[in-house]
Amino acid sequence: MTSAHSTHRAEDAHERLHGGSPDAAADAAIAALRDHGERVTGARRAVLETLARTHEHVTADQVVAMLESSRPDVHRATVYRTLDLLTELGVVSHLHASGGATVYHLAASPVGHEHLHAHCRLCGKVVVIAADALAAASDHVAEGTGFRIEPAQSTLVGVCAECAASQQHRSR
Amino acid sequence: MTSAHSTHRAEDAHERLHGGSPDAAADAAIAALRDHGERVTGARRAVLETLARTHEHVTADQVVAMLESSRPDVHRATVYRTLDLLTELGVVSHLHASGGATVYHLAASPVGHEHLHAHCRLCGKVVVIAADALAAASDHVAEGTGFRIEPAQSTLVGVCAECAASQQHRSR
DNA sequence: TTGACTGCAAATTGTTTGCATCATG
DNA sequence: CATGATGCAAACAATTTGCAGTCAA
Repeated sequence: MTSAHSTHRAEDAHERLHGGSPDAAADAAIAALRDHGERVTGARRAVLETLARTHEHVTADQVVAMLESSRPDVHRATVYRTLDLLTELGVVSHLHASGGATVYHLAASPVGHEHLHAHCRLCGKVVVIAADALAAASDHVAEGTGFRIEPAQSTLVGVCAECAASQQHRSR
Repeated sequence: MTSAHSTHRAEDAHERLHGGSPDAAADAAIAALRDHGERVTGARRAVLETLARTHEHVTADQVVAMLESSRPDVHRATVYRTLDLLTELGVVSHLHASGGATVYHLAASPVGHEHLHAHCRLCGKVVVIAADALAAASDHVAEGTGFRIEPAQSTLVGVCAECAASQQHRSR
């Protein structure tokens, strides 16, 4: 078992939301790597741990920045390659934010607490939604077309509560 | 009323799927422009007509290319700006394809025949799904969080029937 | 040992922006 | 006529790729 003495920050809320410790999440992802016959390298472990510890959605460059202190040697290109691989394995999910940058995050916590995102078309804000919101739609589509929707990988688009209320278009 | 003598190609199937003539679709979009107090310019009309006539998902550059013959003067930058504006108005929807390029398309036909997309995480294929597949989920989320999901703007991610069947991972 | 992975730096490619000019409302 | 839209070209930024050296299995 992994030690439980992690250095807690002020992100208990998120921790609770995701329902697992960073270490456990990273371990699960690493196991996935092994399962798929991929090598478990220091760089990959580092990227994975960074994602596991981050309760936000981060860009590739942000991952590089966060790794700057502990692993200055992990190169930008490697982070992109790793993120790409992890996405293919389904361990990581990404979405394209407003600013043109791609943000990544673990698709699910070890406990299987998946979530999906809703992206406000007007203000760019990203809202987290329980994955089961798409459960019904997922089944429906699977039966009709054979396409297997993965809620944790999907990003819904629309207008958030605030923007809908204030109709604050003019934001271009 | 607009004339109904459009020059049909070999895309009747798509025409049927979308449920309207290109002209009508473009007209509806132009009306939307006026409604929002935006100017109706030649360039905007051209971009809109291109989208209306195209039953595929096109990148900004492809729009420029398609305009090359009829409107060589419409500049790349203008196409981007127009696409951006139309997206804000909700008339156009975009999704980020595998190759890193953004593909655009009209969000709905004049008749209101909306559709949404499912993007295969493995082969990159885009499948069209009826918008009502998300109706239930949309309502559910709206009640819970106030976020108004717009199916026509959303892109679901998952694995298509073929990829799921052949488990043809190794595509990196 | 061996081939996959990584670091590096340069190359791509998609998208944006400042500005002078032109056309819409 | 005034303001917002356009064309142009240069600037940007995110992501990728070829290679040679290194490390996991």
